[in-house]
Amino acid sequence: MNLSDRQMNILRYIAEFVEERSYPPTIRQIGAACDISSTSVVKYNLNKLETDGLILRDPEVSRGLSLDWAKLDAAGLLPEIQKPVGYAVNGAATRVAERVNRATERVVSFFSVPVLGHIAAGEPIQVDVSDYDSADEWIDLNQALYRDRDKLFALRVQGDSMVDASVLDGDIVILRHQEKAENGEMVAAWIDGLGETTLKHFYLEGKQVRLRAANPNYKDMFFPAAQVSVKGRVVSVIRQLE
Amino acid sequence: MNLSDRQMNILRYIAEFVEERSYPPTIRQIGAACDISSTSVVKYNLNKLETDGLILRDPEVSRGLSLDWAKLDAAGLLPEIQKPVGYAVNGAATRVAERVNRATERVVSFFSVPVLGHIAAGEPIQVDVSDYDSADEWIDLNQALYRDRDKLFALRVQGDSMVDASVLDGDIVILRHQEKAENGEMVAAWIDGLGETTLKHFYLEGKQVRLRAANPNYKDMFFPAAQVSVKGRVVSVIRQLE
DNA sequence: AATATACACGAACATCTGTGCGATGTCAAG
DNA sequence: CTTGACATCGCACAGATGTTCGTGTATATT
Repeated sequence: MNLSDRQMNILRYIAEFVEERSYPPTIRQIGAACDISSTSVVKYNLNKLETDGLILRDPEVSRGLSLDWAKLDAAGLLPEIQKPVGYAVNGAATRVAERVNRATERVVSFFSVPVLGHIAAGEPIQVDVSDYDSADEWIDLNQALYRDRDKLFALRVQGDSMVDASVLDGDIVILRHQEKAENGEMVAAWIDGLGETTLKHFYLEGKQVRLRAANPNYKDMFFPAAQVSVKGRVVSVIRQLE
Repeated sequence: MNLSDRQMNILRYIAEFVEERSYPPTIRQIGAACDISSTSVVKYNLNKLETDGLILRDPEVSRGLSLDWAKLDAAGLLPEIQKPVGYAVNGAATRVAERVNRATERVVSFFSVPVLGHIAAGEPIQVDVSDYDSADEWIDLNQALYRDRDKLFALRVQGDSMVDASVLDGDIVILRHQEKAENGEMVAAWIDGLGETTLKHFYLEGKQVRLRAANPNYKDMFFPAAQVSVKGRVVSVIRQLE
């Protein structure tokens, strides 16, 4: 898939148009905006984009096209075609420019993450990553904020066993499934010696693992590396109080 | 604003159509779906809906209509016209029904909350609620999860002064502006005696205020009621680690 | 030189689509 | 009963809209 400037422009224009008017542009509008005098050329390029899977088209239908955000994201094109303003955020992100009307509501692409269970002291995390279907609770996250979304899952925190990670009863922890951790990353780890799952910053120091709590008032813990098995990396914590 | 069954049906159909195909239906499609034989009747009813502000129309434009979700929400119509499945969540919420395809991405109505500043020990919260325009950072939240959205604002936590509330450096705290608190609510309060803003659970006990930290390992604090001024209620805490 | 391929142009065409208008039916107020 | 507002219907029309087709222009391949 190798997009010409024209095709990029078309994608950008469609995104902008839809954001602004909540319905797609016509072929002629696209042509006018992208300096294409002929409707057939627009169609030609739209066919390309559809073949590449980046857009969806309903043939013979006026304005019958839409962007496939998932594919665009997969192709790494999101930053290219998404407007810097009106960009969206689940947690936090800096909005660059001015905002005309703060009441303006928009629509944002979302994806879902399964809540695979809960996390509590004294229990291993019961994560069967293939067991996505059994989840009966889902968290919707903003697409723009998360990468490697296939590997994400969520756990609900039970009890006060994670206070030293500043994670409270009822909080939702978003994790990315991974078995190895870089130093400094906050991970969910099962500690064999303790019989506990814990959320800590991970540091491999020789054959020892140092686990540092997020709350600086708690002391570091040390375990033989063999006793610590990383279950995933903590990507986000969400606390909803009402 | 008093909607006929027909108009409700039209709204429902448009919502369903847009959700499914990401572009709006034509007048004739609406007619066919809602058992209206004449296009002009559809137009007649669309005019009604537009006058009520529930939809937006671009005259003379094919499929030139869109739903005004904010208005629909304000009119209490969201539950009526929104599909029960595919409803969205920022933080956490139980999804009732089955999910066809977990990779399905949808669009969700969002609203923005200004990040009015930061919260740190030793400083009052510099919240001028009318000062929304000066915010250069915004948090987008899921409409469905928050009520009284006009009064919401966000603060970024600076430093480790809120660890006893299980809130870390860099976290985003979503607050609802209010000056009075019910017992047990978690509030942001300025404590005159300490010269600090703090996040604590609030309890008015006689002429004293007891402030309880979210982390049970911290002791309660007591102040004369006159010294404690509530700035807002904590509605959500969001921590983004990558 | 001949051919193939990718990209672009413009005109013609058949639908699609929103709008306007006159006619009809309903129903409550006068 | 009459009137008028409201809701509906059918239809014709002008403009919009996607598609098709013949053509032209590079660039690479054979």
